[in-house]
Amino acid sequence: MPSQAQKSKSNSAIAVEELRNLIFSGALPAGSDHLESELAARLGMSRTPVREAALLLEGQGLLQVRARKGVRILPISIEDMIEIYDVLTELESMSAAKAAEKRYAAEDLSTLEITISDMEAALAAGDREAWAAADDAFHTELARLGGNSRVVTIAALMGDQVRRAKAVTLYMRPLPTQSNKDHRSVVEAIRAGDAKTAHDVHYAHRTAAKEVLINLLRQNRMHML
Amino acid sequence: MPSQAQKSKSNSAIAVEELRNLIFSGALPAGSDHLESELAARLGMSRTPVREAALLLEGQGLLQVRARKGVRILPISIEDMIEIYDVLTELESMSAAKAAEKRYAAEDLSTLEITISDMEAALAAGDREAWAAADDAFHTELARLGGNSRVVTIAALMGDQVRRAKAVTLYMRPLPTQSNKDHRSVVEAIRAGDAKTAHDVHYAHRTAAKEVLINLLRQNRMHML
DNA sequence: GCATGGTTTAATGTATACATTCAAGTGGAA
DNA sequence: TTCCACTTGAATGTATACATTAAACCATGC
Repeated sequence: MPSQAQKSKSNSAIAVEELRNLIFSGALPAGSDHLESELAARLGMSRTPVREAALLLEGQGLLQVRARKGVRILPISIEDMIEIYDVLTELESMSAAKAAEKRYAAEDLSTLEITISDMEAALAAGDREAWAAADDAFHTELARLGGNSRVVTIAALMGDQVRRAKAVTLYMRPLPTQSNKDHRSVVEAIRAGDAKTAHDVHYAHRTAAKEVLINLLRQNRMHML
Repeated sequence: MPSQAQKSKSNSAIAVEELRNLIFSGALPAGSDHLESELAARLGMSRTPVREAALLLEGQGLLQVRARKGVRILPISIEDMIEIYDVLTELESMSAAKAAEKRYAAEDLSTLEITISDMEAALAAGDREAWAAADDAFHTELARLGGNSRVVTIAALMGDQVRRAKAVTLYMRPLPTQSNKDHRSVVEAIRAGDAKTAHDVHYAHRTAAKEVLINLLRQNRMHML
C-alpha cells in the first residue's frame, strides 16, 4: 500500500485549515463578507463544519460571524498592530529571559541558530519571503524555549493576526540587516545565561521593529489591511 | 407591557453562559466528562448550540471536546498556574506602565480607587468573597486602563482559567493585608505618571502573590484543581 | 486459557430540513 | 411624494436524522 497521505481529519479541521489558507493568501480579502453557504459550497462540504470552523476562527480574531450578514474577514488597523506588537514584545522578552535562566545545552539552541542562519542566507540572496519565514520560525522557537505553553499559543495567535500586514510591508521596508545582529545578541545572552540582557535586547529589537513597521504603514497611508 | 428582561439571546450564547456558570460553581467538576447530549438535556436545548458553546469554551481553555468521550472540564495544575501568573504578571505590569504614561485625569482613576476601597472594606469585615471580587475588579480595571484591548481579553481568559483554584485557596491563605498596600502604590504611581514605578511595583506585587499561591498549593498537596 | 478477529454500539461528526429573525422591498394612504 | 405598516425573503440559528468511527464486547479457533 502506498503511503497514506491523509490521516482522515475531520471536515471541520479541514475547513479551519482551508479558511486560514484562503484568508492568508488573500483569496478572502480583509473586510470582505461571505455567506456560510457560499463557503460551504466552495469547500465541498455542508454548512455545519464550515460554521464550526468560522466560530473557531472568530475566537482567534481572524473573522467575525454576523447574523444574516455572513462572516467578515477582519481587517487590521494600525492601532491593532500596535496592540499586537506590544503584547508580543512583552511575552517574547519574558520568554528570552526564561530561556536564559534554563541554561539550555548547546544542542537545544541549535534550532534557534538554524533560523538565524536561514535569515542570513535569505538576506544574502535577497529572498524576502524566505527571510520572513525564517524570522517567524525564530520568534516561534524563542517562545517555545521560554517554556510557557500559553505564551506559545498567544504569540501564534497574534502572529496570525498581523500576517497579512507583514506580507504587505515586506517589500516596502529596507533589508533588515540590523535584525540579524539583534537575533544573534539574544541567542548569545541566552547561551550565556544572562536573563536580563536577553530580555532587554529582545525588547529593544521588538520595539524597533514595531517602529519601522508602524512608520511604514503611516507613511503609505495604509490604515487598514 | 412589563419590562422585557430577556433580550432574546441565542441559545448558543445562553449555553456558553450556563456552561461557564456550571464550571465555576463546581457543578461540573474539573476532570469530569460529560456527553453533549447530557448537557443538551440539562440546558433544555438541542445538541447544536451546546456543541457550539463547547467549541467556544475549548478555545478559551476551559474544557476539551474529545471524540466519543464527551467534553472534559479541564483541571488546572500547579504548572498551569505558574504559566498563567507569569503571563498576567507581564501583561498587567505593562498595562500599569502604559496607564501611567496616559496621565489619566483623577476621575478616570476613580473606578480603580473604588475597587481598592472595596477591598479594604471587605478586609475589615473579614469577607473574603467580597475581597476576591474587588481584587478581580481591580485587575480587570487596571488592564482596561492600559488601553490595549487584546491584553484585556487575554487577562480575562487567564483569570477564568485560574478562578477555581483561587476560590479553593481563598480560605487557606492569610488575610491579604500587604496586597492592599501594593494596590495603593500602583495607583499612586499611575496618578503621578511614573511608568517605571507603576510597572515595577505591580510586577513585584504579582510575583509575590504567585509565590503565596503556589506555596499554598504545594504545601497542601493540591496538584490539580 | 488466551489471543484474535469480527460485530455491536454508543458517541461524535455531518448533512439537511425547519424556525426565526431582521432587513429590504412594496403598497397604500395622507 | 413621502411616510409607515405590512409582506416577503434571504440568511443565520436550531433541531433532528443520518454517517462514521473507534472502543468494548463476544465468539471462535488455536
